[in-house]
Amino acid sequence: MKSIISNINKAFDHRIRLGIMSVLMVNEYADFKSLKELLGATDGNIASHTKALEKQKYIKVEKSFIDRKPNTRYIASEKGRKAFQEHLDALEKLLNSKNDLNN
Amino acid sequence: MKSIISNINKAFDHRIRLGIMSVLMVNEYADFKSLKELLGATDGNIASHTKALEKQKYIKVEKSFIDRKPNTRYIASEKGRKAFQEHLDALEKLLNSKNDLNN
DNA sequence: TTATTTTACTTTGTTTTTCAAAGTACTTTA
DNA sequence: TAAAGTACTTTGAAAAACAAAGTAAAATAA
Repeated sequence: MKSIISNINKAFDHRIRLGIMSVLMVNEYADFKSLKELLGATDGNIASHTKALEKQKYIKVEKSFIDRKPNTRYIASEKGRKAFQEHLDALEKLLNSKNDLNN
Repeated sequence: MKSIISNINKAFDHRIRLGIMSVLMVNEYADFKSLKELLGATDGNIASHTKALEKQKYIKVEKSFIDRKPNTRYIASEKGRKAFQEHLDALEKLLNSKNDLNN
């Protein structure tokens, strides 16, 4: 039997990654510093969680120089958008359907 | 500044714990086996995640014997219900508000 | 000019968490 | 009475999370 949580995506199980994706769903892109400030996370934290999402190809990373300073932009990929939407749908289903034991 | 994820509860950051709580929100109680089957998790998995929720006093555990067999029932505590509801509210806020970088 | 601080990350190593396999203590079935 | 099953718990290895330290270039101060 398919379990009630089988469509919940492990990649989004963490609040920082959830936050990153949710920011990238509504913004075309976000840079390192913005994510860090928005999420109240440490540098290392943002680095490792974005790396994890990048590894899954859920976000793309664009490195450039802005005002002669390095700048890293994160962008949700199509794959990422789709996966995140499916995750949200699964979440909604889990939470809104009453998961009654006597079905 | 309060970050957009600061009200997301770390205790519910994991899909198995999320599943346990969501089941316990709509059912008065659930036993070990039911949780295990509903969530498609291993024994050790259910044991450690329920223990984590118990440690936070989000669920209560009642041990008894049913048909001479040991039976463990898990029940959401008032504290747990409240915490979970707040978590859901935070989730909704995170996902539905557009977290625009240009606010 | 040179030193110091700041910015924007990345790397590192420890701590914490997750996980499933193995263990325990029975009960049931053969 | 032995073997198999049930209902968990314990364990220890593997993975993930974390923040501190590191790096490199730029900006600012001396």
